[in-house]
Amino acid sequence: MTARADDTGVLAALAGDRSLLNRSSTVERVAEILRERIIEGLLRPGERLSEDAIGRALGVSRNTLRESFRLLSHERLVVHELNRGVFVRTLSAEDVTDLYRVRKLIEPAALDGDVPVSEEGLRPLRAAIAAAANAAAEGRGADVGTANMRFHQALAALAGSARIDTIMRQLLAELRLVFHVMDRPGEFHAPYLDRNREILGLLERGELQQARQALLDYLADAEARLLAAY
Amino acid sequence: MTARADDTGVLAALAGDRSLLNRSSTVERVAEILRERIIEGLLRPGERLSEDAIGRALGVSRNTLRESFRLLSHERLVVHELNRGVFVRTLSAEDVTDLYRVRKLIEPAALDGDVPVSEEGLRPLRAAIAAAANAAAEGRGADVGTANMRFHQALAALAGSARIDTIMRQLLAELRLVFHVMDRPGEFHAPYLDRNREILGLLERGELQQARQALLDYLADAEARLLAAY
DNA sequence: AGACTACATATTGTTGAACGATCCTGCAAT
DNA sequence: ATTGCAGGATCGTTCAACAATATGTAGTCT
Repeated sequence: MTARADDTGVLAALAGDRSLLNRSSTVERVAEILRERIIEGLLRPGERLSEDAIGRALGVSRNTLRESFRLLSHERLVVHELNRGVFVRTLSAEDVTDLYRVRKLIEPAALDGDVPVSEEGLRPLRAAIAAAANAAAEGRGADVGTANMRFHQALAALAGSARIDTIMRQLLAELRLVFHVMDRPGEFHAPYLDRNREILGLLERGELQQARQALLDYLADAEARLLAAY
Repeated sequence: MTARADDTGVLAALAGDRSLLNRSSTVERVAEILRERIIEGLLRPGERLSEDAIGRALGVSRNTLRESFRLLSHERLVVHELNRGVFVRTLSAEDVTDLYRVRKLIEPAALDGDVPVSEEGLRPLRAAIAAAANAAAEGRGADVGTANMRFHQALAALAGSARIDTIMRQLLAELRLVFHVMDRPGEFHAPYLDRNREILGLLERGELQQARQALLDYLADAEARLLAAY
C-alpha cells in the first residue's frame, strides 16, 4: 500500500482529468476545422466540398478527409450524395419548423424539473449573457449570435442529461446554417439579448413557470422571424 | 407537355419511391451489417472490432471499414478509442437513466399535440402490436422486443418530426445494447405487450391524456426493471 | 433550333500496400 | 511487487491505382 491515506481521493481527482488528456486524431481535427468554417459561413450552404481540393488545402489524404466527412454528414452539417460528393447543407423552411419543434420540446423541459435550478447551473447562463453584452457593445454581431446560442445550450444543460446536451448542440449547429441564407445574419440575435436577460432573472428568482413561458415566447418569436426570411 | 392530365400526381407518387431507389455505398452496407449484428447481440458489448479481422471477414478494405466505424461511433453503438480501436459500447446504469430521461421527454410529447391522432398514424401502431403478438405466440422472444420497439418508434412518429424520428431511432438502438447485459433478454418485453395494447386502445378512443399517463407508467416501469438488472 | 447520342473528362468509390506511432504483453532486473 | 525494456500486434495516415459514375461537349439527325 502507499504511504498516503487519501490515496483514493487523489486518484479520483486524476480520473476526472482524463478527459483533458484526450488527444485527438487528424480526422477529428479536420472535422473540427470544417465544422468551424461551415458555422462561420466561410463555406456556404450548397457549396461542394471537393475531396481533392480540400485535402490538398489542409494537407491530408483523401481517406482521412472522407472519414471527417462521414462525421460531419452524421451531424447534418453536410449532405453526402453518392458519387457526387458532399455539399454544405442547405436548410429549407420545413427544416426550420422542425428544428424549432424540437427546441420547443427540449428547452422548456429543462425548466420543468422538480429540482430547483442550482447556483452552479446558473453560472454558465450569466457568462453567456455577459459575453453577448460585450460582443454587442463592440459591434461583433457574429459573436453575439455565438453567445446567444451558448445561453440556450446552457439552458438545456439544466436538464442534466448528456444526451440532451448533444441533441441541443446538434440542433444549434444546424441552426447556424439557417443564418447564412439571411440578409444580415449578424443582426438577428441582437434583440434577444434582453429576452435572455429576462429569462435568467426569472430563473434567479425561482419563478420557473414564468421563465418557461418567456422562453416559449422567445422561441415562437425567433422561429417566426426566421421563417419570414424564407 | 405530356398527354396525361394527372401528371403531377404520378410524379409525386414516384418521388415517394425515391428513397427505395437510393443506392448505397459499401460503407453504408457494411455499417448496416455491423449495426444489425450488434443489435442482435452477436457482437457483444465490450467486444473489440478489429479492423483487420472484420475487414477480412467482410471482404472490404480497412479504409472502407474505418468509414463505417465512424458512422457507428456517431450513433453511439461503438466507442472509438484512439490507437486502441473500436469496441461495442457497454452501457452503464447512468446511461439507462439518461436514456429513459430522454424517452420520458420525447414519447409523451407526441401525445401532447393539439392535432388529434390520425387514422393513418395509428396504423403502424396496430401493425407493431400484431407483430409482437405473433412473435409472442411463436415464442420468438427477440422479435417481440423488436416489435415492441417499433411500437414506440411509431408512437414518437406521431409528433410528425423528422428529427424526433431519428433521435428516437437512435435511443432505441442504444437501448438494445442494454438488453445484452441482462440474463434473459428475450423475456424482458413480453409483459409489455398488454400495456402497449392499452395505450393503443386509449388513443383509438381519443383519450390522449390517459394514453399519455399509461405511457409514462410504462416507461417508469421499464426503467426500473432495467436498472434492477445492473 | 431542338433533341438525342457518343465520347472525353473530372470526381468519387474502393482497394491494397506501406510505414510510423502507439499500445500491449511478457520477461528480466531491481 | 514495481519498474524498465524489448518485440509484436494494431491503429493512424498516406499514397497510388483503377473501377464506377456523373458532367460537359461536340456532333448528328430531324
